Amino acid sequence: MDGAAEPIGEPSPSILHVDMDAFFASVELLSHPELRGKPVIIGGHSPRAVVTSATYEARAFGVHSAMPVGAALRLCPKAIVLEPHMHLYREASQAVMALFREVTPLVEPLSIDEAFLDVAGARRLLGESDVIAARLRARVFEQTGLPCSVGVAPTKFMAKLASGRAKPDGMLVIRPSEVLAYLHPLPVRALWGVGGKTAEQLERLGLRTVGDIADTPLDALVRAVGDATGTKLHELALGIDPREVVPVGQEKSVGHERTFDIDERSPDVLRRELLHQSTRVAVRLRAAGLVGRTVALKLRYADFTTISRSRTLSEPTDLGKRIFDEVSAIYEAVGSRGEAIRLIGVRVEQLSEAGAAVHQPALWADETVPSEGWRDAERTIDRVTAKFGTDSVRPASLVNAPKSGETADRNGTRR
DNA sequence: TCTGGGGTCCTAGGACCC
DNA sequence: TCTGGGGTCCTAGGACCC
Repeated sequence: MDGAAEPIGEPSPSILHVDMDAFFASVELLSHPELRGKPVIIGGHSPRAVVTSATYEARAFGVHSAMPVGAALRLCPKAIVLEPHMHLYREASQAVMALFREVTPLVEPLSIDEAFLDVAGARRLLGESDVIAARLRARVFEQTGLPCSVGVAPTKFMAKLASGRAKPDGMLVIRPSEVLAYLHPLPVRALWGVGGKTAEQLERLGLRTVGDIADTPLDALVRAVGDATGTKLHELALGIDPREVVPVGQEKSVGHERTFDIDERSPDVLRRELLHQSTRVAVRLRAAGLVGRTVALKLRYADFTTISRSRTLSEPTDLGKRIFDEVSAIYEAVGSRGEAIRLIGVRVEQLSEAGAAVHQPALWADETVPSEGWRDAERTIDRVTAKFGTDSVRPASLVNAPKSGETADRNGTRR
């Protein structure tokens, strides 16, 4: 800490949280200027679609993210519904993150549309953090046409809180001396990690505000909500948040899932979906240079009950064939044939960097593990997807694959 | 027009080892 | 010889976030 070096008063807070306003909707408005000022919802037209973003004009009617599109349209019948274009949002995201990195290399993306910046070092060159924040907001808008809000505070949590309060298209600075006065009147839901369930539990203890949490002994909190959550909440409520801004870490898992428009009962369709998802997961793993050791299947039934089953492999993999074999074996073992399935998904966990391990002879000496023929086939998939995008790979591209039980020889043909 | 899709983190129990 | 305790890995479920 170099607070002592500050000329007068308290040190200026050094953490910025930048949050794009109604991000997906704002990106769409760039190509649909005629819709500016109107209620616009991003959400898709399938019967089970939910709202992923909404303009403030739509929010004025009570529309918010995660709400079913149907419900949103009941609140705001005049809303214009646009299908999401994820590739556009990813591009816009990369553009704004690049602008953040012009300020400092200490940029930690939190999701596609928000990031933390630590400007402690940048202050020497660029001025006080509120000046940096104001300039950054202007620059983002100039360069991309997208509005954002910025919170400036001494900790990550307070910076995030501040950006939320600054929305839309604003900024808010919370100085160290102001933290507790700002924090304590807020409802417990304002704390990071407190959702509906935890709020209910806290309510039962008579805890309604962040100040109430700060006044509660730690052991009482831990008894109510568990060790980790209790400790975390107590600290946050006291304005303590030692987490540093860390530029990008290693991903922990890669997965795909799909909710069917109509619950699906056909094992053939479900297996085909698993093949498609396994292929896409593998493509993403290889593109990132990663391998995974645990394969998980997720199923959600018609009544919304959800189960997951996972298996850990003896060796990590980045092959769609291997992932598919494993996940379909899990699917068989669950034995939910003929039951109505609402959602099915594949996830690969325990990721590590792909090294020589994948090519070790021990791997494909074992007949249950894919041969070099498969690796060739999947290299072709990589070339296609690099050119035409991951959606270009349909299950058909692997449908002539040997069924599990059969093995492929080095050319990938059946024996 | 009931409840998406991408994730992270935590808890708890059991297996297994020393 | 009826029974301990610590550590790690694996699995399932659930809360939470954007």
